[in-house]
Amino acid sequence: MAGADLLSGEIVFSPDDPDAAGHFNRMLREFYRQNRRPMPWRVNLSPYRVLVSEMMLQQTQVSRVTQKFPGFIAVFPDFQTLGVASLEDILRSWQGLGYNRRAKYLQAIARTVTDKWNGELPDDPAVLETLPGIGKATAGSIVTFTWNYPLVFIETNVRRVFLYHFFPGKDPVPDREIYPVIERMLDRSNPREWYYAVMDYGAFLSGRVSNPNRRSSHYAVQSPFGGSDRQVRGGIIRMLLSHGPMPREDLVRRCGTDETRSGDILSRMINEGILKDNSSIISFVEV
DNA sequence: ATCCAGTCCG
DNA sequence: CGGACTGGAT
Repeated sequence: MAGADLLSGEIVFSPDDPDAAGHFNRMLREFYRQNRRPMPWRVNLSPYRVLVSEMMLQQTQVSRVTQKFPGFIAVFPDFQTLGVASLEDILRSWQGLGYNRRAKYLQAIARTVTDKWNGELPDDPAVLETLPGIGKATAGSIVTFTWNYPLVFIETNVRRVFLYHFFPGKDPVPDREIYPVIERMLDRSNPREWYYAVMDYGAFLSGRVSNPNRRSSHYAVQSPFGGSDRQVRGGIIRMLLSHGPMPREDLVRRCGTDETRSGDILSRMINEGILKDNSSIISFVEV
């Protein structure tokens, strides 16, 4: 079934229909056969590569991660290398992905894996969730994609597909109602490929139908980027990466916003452990 | 304007 | 629970 055929009319599946799983998965398989998206982290599967890709993919488009992932892996090929790298070097390779805290988390995770777990990433999602920057969705993704275990997790593409086909018109829908439906539909013979397919289909749906995720209980509109604290933070990171350590005064003045505000933002970044202040010289944290 | 393989903090 | 966190493509 070509992608366009899927949109000729909204196909509604009833979660209670005993044949729903068969029908849904037949449709999904046919879509996937013709529309699968090749991605660097779907080949050469290793716990490290999957972890890095999943951290990068949080709130970040596939197209952007596709551009950054190979270079990052080339510079930091394994847990060991990433663990001993400086945050500055990691952020340099991270630039353009945004949400810099994730890079900090990733470094902390690499250190835990090498220092405490003998270089092995656990295959237990509950253990993974104790790591910084890893919640339910990322833990489920990592374990399913690395080890092909049949876990149930929800991220934006999965949510979109299930809202579209199983909860048409219902508003709002909490994830708690979606989990059992996924549980019933999940192809336990190959969960990895099944999630690949659902996610590719969800991405395909994006933009072609009015976003079903707006009917999720967990949907929130985000504030505009222009003029936001996030934009100022991005500027600070960029400035420090190009100039090296800078006096606090200079940095705050060159943020392009009033100095009280930029000072507050800077303090927050220091609190988060991204930057440090040594007698009013601002730089990235070390070791 | 909208939204992207979410998580954390208060 | 609400809000913060990135930056770019469309």
